Amino acid sequence: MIGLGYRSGYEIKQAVESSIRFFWTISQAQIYPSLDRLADERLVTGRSEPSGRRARRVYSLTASGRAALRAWLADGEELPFELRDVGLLKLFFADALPDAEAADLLDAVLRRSREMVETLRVIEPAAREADEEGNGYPLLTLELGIAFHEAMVSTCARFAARREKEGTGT
Amino acid sequence: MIGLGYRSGYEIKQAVESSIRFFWTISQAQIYPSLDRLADERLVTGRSEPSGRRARRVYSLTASGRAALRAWLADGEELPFELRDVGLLKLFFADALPDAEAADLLDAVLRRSREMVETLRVIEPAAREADEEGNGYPLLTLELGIAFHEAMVSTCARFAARREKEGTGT
DNA sequence: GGTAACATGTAAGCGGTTACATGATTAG
DNA sequence: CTAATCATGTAACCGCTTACATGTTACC
Repeated sequence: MIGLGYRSGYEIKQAVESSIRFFWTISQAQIYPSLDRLADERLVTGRSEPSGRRARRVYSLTASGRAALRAWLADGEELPFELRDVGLLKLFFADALPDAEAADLLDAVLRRSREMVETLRVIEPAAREADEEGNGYPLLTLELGIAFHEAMVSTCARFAARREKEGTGT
Repeated sequence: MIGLGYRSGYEIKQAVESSIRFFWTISQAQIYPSLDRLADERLVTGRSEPSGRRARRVYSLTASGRAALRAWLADGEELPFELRDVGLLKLFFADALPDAEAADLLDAVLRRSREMVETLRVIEPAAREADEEGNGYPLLTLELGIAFHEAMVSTCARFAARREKEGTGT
């Protein structure tokens, strides 16, 4: 994030929330110790840059920091897909529930993805701008998020429709 | 899982790996203490059922365990979507990489989803069987996984094609 | 004058993982 | 005979979260 121009801990946290939060999160408490550690390893350098009397510390990547970033991005490590989602977990076990309550759960999962799509569409203009400035991958990951959740929505909707038809039939 | 008929810790672990691992995982070390805790709370009961001289402890849900399961499934808690994926994280920052290496990363993410689709298709017959026996939601979550990864594949492929065309153009 | 946003920090604790450890049984 | 599978257990540790704590500046 520092490499993309986000300078302070506070800014980094905001950038995370408005860009990669679809597939990664960090807590505020995690940021400042991490920045300290990176500075110890000379991967970033920080200097104090208060705005008025308000304390503020801004960081930039060192040459070795940028190299480490590239090395990590291209290290060829396995990328095991690991999703941890209570919504889908509950849905898996929904047969243990009376039909009406299972339908509510399904609906909650569907609405959630619908909302995610809307949220992501809001970020889209910013991502398109970044794309024009030579940063095309944020737009790709955004499109990935949208495609993902649209697939969820249509699959849930199809299932719900099927269930409803069966329900009416009996 | 016990409610679905998986009786021992070992069986539960296997069931997780072959069904919900697309959106949830547990480690082997987590299972036995969890089972102890659930037994303390009278949500499950365990009894020893060795096969020959091989130690084996099987569990079943108590009435209050089944009630607790249903209560949890229908508790109406928010279901915040939280995905944590190194693949997408790396992809987001791929602009920091030379074009060829970025393309490799994209390809790795694409292949990963392609493999996931194949893996999930293998489970499909089992899920269809469960569906016929009145457990339809496992099949839904499976379809969700397939739809999800197919969307990833097509979105990545589209992006790669676009990039390649541009690359040839210059 | 008050709320929201800016900005940084720490202590305590928890959920979960990795790694280690052991032994029985089945299939080739 | 030996590798894979069945089966259970624990110790050490770590990344991360929640909650707490503090002060500044901008805006209505």
